[in-house]
Amino acid sequence: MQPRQRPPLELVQPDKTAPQKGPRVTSYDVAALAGVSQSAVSRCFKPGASVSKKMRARVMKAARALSYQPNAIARSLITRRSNLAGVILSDFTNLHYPEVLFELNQSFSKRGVHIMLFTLRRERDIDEIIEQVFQYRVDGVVLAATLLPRQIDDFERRGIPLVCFNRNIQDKPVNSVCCDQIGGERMLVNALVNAGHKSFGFIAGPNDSLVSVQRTTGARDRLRELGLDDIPVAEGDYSYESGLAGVKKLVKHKPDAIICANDVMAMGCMDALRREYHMKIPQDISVVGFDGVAPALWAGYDLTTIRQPVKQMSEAAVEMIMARVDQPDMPPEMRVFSGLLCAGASARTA
Amino acid sequence: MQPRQRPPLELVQPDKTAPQKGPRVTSYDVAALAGVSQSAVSRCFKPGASVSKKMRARVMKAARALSYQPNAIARSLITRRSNLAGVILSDFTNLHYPEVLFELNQSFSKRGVHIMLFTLRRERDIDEIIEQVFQYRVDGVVLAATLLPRQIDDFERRGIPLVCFNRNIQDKPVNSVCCDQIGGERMLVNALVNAGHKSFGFIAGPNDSLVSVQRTTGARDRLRELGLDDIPVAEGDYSYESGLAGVKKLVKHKPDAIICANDVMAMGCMDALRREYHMKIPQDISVVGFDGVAPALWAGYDLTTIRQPVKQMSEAAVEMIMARVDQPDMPPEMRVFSGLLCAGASARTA
DNA sequence: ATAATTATTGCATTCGCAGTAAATTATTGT
DNA sequence: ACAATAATTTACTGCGAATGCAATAATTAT
Repeated sequence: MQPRQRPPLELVQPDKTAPQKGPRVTSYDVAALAGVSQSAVSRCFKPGASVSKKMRARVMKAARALSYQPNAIARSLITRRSNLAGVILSDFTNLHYPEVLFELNQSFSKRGVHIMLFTLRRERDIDEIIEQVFQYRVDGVVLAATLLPRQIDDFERRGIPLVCFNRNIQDKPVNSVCCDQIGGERMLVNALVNAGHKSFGFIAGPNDSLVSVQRTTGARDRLRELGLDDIPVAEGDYSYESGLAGVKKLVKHKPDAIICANDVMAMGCMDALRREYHMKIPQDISVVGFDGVAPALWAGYDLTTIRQPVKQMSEAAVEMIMARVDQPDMPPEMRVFSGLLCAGASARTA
Repeated sequence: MQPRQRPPLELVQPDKTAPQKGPRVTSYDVAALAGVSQSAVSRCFKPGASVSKKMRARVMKAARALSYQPNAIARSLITRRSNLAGVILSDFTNLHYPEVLFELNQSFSKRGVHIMLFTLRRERDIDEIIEQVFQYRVDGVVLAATLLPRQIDDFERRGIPLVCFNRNIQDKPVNSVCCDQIGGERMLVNALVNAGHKSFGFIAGPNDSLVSVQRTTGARDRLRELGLDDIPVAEGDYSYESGLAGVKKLVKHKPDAIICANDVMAMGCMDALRREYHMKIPQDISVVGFDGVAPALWAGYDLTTIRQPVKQMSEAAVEMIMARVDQPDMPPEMRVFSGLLCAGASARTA
């Protein structure tokens, strides 16, 4: 019996380059094929570079022949621009955020910037997420989640433009794009009071959500000005279910109008009122929300709400980031957009 | 008169590093502070590397002092793994896709992979988008948009794992994760017919959408088997509005059940039936959808539909990609998940 | 204690492209 | 036609981290 014989090494590992995922075409390959230097290839892919027509044609032909695509990663390393923007979202179940994400993506991609998406499972994961964002050397970050002053400092220290979406930090200048929550709520309250509503109830968001606090106090303050006090509040979490639950807590106060901190809860609220309490909306009770998400505007709910100008807000956020990429010393800025009152059939309004 | 004198170079350009956005901390800086080599720093950040406890402690301390974060871009360049996955979506207004995106993100991030989001404004932008995806050297791509065989070849040639989400290409093997559209529709039809429905109507998606074709023919074939023929079809585009419009075209046929190719159209359909035709659902007419998006399951619609197991499908897609990153020669695979029949109050079912 | 191992660490190189200065070529003026 | 100038092109370096290999230190065996 022969001793175990190892086959020739070449057969043991036929491919030495383990991660051989297709031929890796680089600018050198293109240069070789076109018979020019690598830098020429590089310049052909840089818009506005000084390249003769002949050269460009030759290079592009070679590039096409090899299906060459410049490596954005390598480019980022040297240019120090990743053309990547981080978008950090916490609450994906709130239908509002997909809309924001979509619009942000539109605005960024117009400028050749791509989105890296980060979602927070729990709010306290934010530190970990921020680390990851930094590791990818994104050019900027749009954040729709609560942030601590310390974290803002991190962004500043690293010189990464940050724009908060509908959030603010107290006592800390930071770029932000917001919808005028208070103004919006005042519009809603005015419309409701003018139509004769007398007894109100709130379904708020979480107490640690600044947006919710602003919306709730915005409405409360206006009601107070109009002589209405001590409005009962049910705390929710922006979800449909918490809208349902909120109604349970509020019905005993016999409100004739319920103001919800967002549309999704308002829809839950409407469904509970109709199904469980057999109330007619808006005859027996009015419901208003905030955001203007698509399903809320459909005939089924036809919610009276404040529609956030998501498109403009997203565009503004992107503008602010890009401006600060080019000009890192721009001071923090806050841009507040007014929402649009959408009077639907969910509330009697004047 | 003296000749023009250039001031010392140092004063002309006080900061040589023009895009000075914060101090750029590299592994060399950390190495210097810790008094070790750069490679040591690198190894400290690589899990499972051979580093002594002492060394790790020293390096980590220095890293913390400088708030050093390894540069994922540089790492990607040399490791040839970007830990980036491309997700290409075409139809963001369909509420189903944000759910998919969210779940994909969950699954990817569990594996340390981040999502780059690409959305198609028009379906024909896909070529351009694919180029961009390639430029970033993503490790894999999940695609929920129609694709041509040629484009599949591109992925193959470059060795980039691709998984199609709810799409297939005829005559071309490709990785895909699908919900069993046909099986789902058959379940719906069976339930409707068993409950005594006799006259049907379809609101389909676009004719060039394979998903729509599968769903519509799935339902149609089953109806035929049960002796029901010539079902009127209204072509829609998956939007709420097209659900509304579809009803207009179908009412003249007096259907007692409308089968919609997705939930969003089904909700439009329900709203049109109720508001414009004052029909009672499900007493006068039944409506069923497909997808199982959140608002469709709320009490307001309580739609009878097939819920796609989005979580499992996303997890499967991610698994398939990661498997092929490690093992590029894995053959294409198709994974088909059954949907879950959710019997709501929008349809009389047996 | 000394050789033989084994565990750590450092050196040098590489990833793919962009920018810089120097070299080359094309264009223009006279 | 020839210098002067402008337009291209090239060679070379470096972005920041990972890694094979050699050097060294720490352990273990003998």
